[in-house]
Amino acid sequence: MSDDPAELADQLSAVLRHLVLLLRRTVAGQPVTSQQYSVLGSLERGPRRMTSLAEEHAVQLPTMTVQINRLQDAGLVARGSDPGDARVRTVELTGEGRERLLAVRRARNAHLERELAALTEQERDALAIALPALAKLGLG
Amino acid sequence: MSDDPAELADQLSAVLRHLVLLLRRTVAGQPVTSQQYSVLGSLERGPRRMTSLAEEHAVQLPTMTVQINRLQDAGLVARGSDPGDARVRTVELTGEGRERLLAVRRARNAHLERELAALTEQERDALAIALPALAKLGLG
DNA sequence: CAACTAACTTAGCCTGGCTAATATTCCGGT
DNA sequence: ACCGGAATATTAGCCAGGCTAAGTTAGTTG
Repeated sequence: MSDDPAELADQLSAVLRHLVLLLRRTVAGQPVTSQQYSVLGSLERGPRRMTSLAEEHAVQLPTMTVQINRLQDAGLVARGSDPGDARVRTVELTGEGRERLLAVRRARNAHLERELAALTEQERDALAIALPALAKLGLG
Repeated sequence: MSDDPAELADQLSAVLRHLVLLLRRTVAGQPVTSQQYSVLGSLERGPRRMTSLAEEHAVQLPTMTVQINRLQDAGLVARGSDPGDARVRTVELTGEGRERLLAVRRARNAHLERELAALTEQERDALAIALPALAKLGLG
């Protein structure tokens, strides 16, 4: 248990690389991809504009356009217009989209919960304590 | 700070989604991609066979073939043959590949170290303690 | 030696990124 | 009133990186 940032960086980097793989395969075979699920989640509290979605997901606008196109083709979101500014397109969940979001969330959480349940209580505590620090990374 | 696995799952899932984004952009603009760096790292201790690399990186063989092709085109790895079994191809670092690996590792670690240095000592401790638990996730 | 199995590669498809180029629409200054 | 620049999106074309299916070559076994 060293305080050396270099060593910590090494270990953290290895663990995160592994978790990225895990997250990717966790959703394999589910009705929406990881990115699509993530975007649907952004729409849960109401309509959003394209730029806002692109920023939140740290993606260029054209990338978000393509994602939304696919979600729209799948009937999970609908495009609308801003009454005050004809340039902006709004995006919102359809009823089906909301259902799908909840279903996928249930499946994902059930999966993670199973893995967490396999840990000891001490390990879960350690994760809970470290979460805020983990969340802080990358904000600089 | 709840012990409820469901709540922990929710929060952890959100944080990890964010970190995935972070890792992706951290390597943007570097001379090798995240996957290539990862593969180069596997070769650090000597030649490996294709199947072994594919397994370690949780990827199908054809995917690894393509990765190695690119690394070979870039002059970072070289293919060889197993004297005992003509079916297997071995892969090893070239001198340039080893140099590149070390350079990228320095850059990546410097980046993560800067971020870790921005945390408090308590936060770094929390991360260090939670690392083993984090690493355990997804092994089931 | 024929048939099966193992190790790779090739081909073709998908998602998900990016930049550059193209509408549209809005806004500000003359 | 209008012209030019800024803002919002989309389209087109490229690349990385994943997958499956099919093909090739080499060992293994009955």
